[in-house]
Amino acid sequence: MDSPLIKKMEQFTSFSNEDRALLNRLSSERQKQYGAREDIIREGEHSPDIHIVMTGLACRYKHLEDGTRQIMAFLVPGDPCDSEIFILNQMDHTIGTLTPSIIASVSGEIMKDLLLNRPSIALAFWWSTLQDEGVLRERIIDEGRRDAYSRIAFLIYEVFLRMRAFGIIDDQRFEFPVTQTDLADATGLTPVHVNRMLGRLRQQNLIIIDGKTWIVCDPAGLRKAARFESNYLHLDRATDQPDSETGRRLRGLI
Amino acid sequence: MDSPLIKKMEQFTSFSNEDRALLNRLSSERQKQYGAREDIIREGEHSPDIHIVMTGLACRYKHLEDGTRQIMAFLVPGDPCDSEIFILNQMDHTIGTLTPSIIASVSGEIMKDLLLNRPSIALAFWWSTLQDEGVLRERIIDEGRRDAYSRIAFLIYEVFLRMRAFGIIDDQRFEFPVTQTDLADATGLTPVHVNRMLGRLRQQNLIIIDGKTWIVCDPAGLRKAARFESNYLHLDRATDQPDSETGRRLRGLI
DNA sequence: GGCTGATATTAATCCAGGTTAAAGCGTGAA
DNA sequence: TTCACGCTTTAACCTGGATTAATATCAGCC
Repeated sequence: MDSPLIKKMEQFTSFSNEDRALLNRLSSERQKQYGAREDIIREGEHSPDIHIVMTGLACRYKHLEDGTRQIMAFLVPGDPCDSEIFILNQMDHTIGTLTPSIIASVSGEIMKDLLLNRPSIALAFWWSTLQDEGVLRERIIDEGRRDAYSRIAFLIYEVFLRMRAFGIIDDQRFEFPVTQTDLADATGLTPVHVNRMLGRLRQQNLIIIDGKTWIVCDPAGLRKAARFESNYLHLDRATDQPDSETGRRLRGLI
Repeated sequence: MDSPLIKKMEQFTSFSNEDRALLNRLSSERQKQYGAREDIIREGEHSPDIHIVMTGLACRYKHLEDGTRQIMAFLVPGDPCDSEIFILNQMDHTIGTLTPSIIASVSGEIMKDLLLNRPSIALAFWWSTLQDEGVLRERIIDEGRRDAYSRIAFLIYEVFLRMRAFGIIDDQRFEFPVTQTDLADATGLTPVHVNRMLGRLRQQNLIIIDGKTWIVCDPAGLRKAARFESNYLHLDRATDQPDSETGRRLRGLI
């Protein structure tokens, strides 16, 4: 069974058996179970290891002086949390779990060595980093130009899509155990207004929220509400290949 | 005379003479003069080359369906515009100049080769990419949690700092020939409101705008208005070294 | 069962920033 | 010198989302 890391990276590339075995071994050697809402690495800290989400849901966030919190990205299985740490001296934000999660640790020294000496692994991490950048840029547009309604719709659609791309889900139903306060922290809105917008999305029959289970009943409608355009995810290599797994999973969604 | 690219990268690392000569040669071989407000590479396009700003001022932006524009980052001399292009198939945003600029082209194939085979160059580009990511994350916080006044102050302070770090300027005066509409596109505000906020910053004697020349008369005050924290720029390696050029230039500012 | 604390919902009020429009100002072309 | 065009400034008014607060719902626990 391949590690989530490999499943993620293979959206973009394909590894030799040797690389695959290496990455599988590295990401399974040291794993740790975290509870919900625990920090994995904090702003200002350095770590000799990099961390990768294996199961669960985590996020990048920052606490501001005024007590508010900004969630900058959600991390799903396969996502590296802090591949910057082997280069930069310290984290400029915190990584924390939202739900109980299993997180793998890989030595930064080993990572660095792989990135400098294993071209196909280096390329995969470059792609992942550049995709992250694309997601960040899209979020800037999101906050700068979309209204609250589209913003919430966008966030839900993006998480839905990434879970589909990764193969965590195969239909329209997924576990997304976040509070409305979390969504507010991620969108820059207030919890009260998030609630109003979720109400509207439900009223339009775009989504159903049943506790921690979310259902996107009308993906096309949600996508429209979100004003979603997909090229920033750079999944084209995956979806262009007619026989690709990821392509099949995302058919009609991007 | 070192290429701006090297000056930028040496904020983080130091190159061997051989690497330095190589980068100098590559970035001087093919240069092109652009006028103000010309596109260098557009969303959706692919290019065999990557581009680097040598002089002038450029930005990353995206035009949205509704006719608005979002500027996602300003690019100053030394900044690579599109190091993603040698990995990703197409740009997910446009790069364009704001002022007349000289842009260098470097073959993507050569870049790729350097990144996979020259560790110190690869590390420098990793650092640059990760710094860009930090800047993007900071902008998300900016838009999510700062009010219009801080946002404008922040933008000005960041550009000021990057120009100082790079050595384009040595005092408080810099050329920043953008219109208030550009600033609105960069902050997600309206031009009218940008104007109001600039008025306030002037009233507080934090800045003076004299045509295309901007003067930060009170860096500490502007920094405070911006609620600026600097760790996301990851200039610590540069500023920690007591004899560093960059350190000297940024003394008291970060 | 009833108690407690966290979350979701709803409503009433307020304000930062948007919208629209009109008036200044500067520069360069004719 | 005048005109035209693009940018800046100011003012009047409006609205999306914030704020505050009260109420409802639910899960875990005694």
